Amino acid sequence: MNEASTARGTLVEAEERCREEQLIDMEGHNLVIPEDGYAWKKYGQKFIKNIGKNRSYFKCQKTNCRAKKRAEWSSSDPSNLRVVYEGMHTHPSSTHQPNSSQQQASISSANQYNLLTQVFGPDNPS
DNA sequence: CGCTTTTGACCTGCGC
DNA sequence: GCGCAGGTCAAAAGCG
Repeated sequence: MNEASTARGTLVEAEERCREEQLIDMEGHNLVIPEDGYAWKKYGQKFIKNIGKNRSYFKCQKTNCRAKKRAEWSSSDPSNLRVVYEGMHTHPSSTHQPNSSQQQASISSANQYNLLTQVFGPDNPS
């Protein structure tokens, strides 16, 4: 079954692979987006009235990579950053880390994001 | 000179 | 049928 086809189909569907991460800037002043080791190109930014937050749209630079990333943060609290990964990378990370446990790092981030999600909440606590 | 980022406009989909 | 929201693409400007 066509792993390529499956991967591609899944890629198109994409959303099932959605991932969320939250990064709190230590300085609480600048908006910092977690480096995945991939090259992202910002292709748009819009204010989502529905959630009252800003949303930035990133696309993978790789032609073979149709992965997309969207980052949203509160207009009043840029520290609350929410990154959603859409699609899969068909190409290895350019900037691999010295640690071979990159996946573990992701898990750690996921764990942290989970905790933060509870604290900050996917929505604005208002 | 090349690449990246930012802003605006346009298009599509859904809801009323 | 019209309006609103969200999403994407294109062009231009700035920086490295």
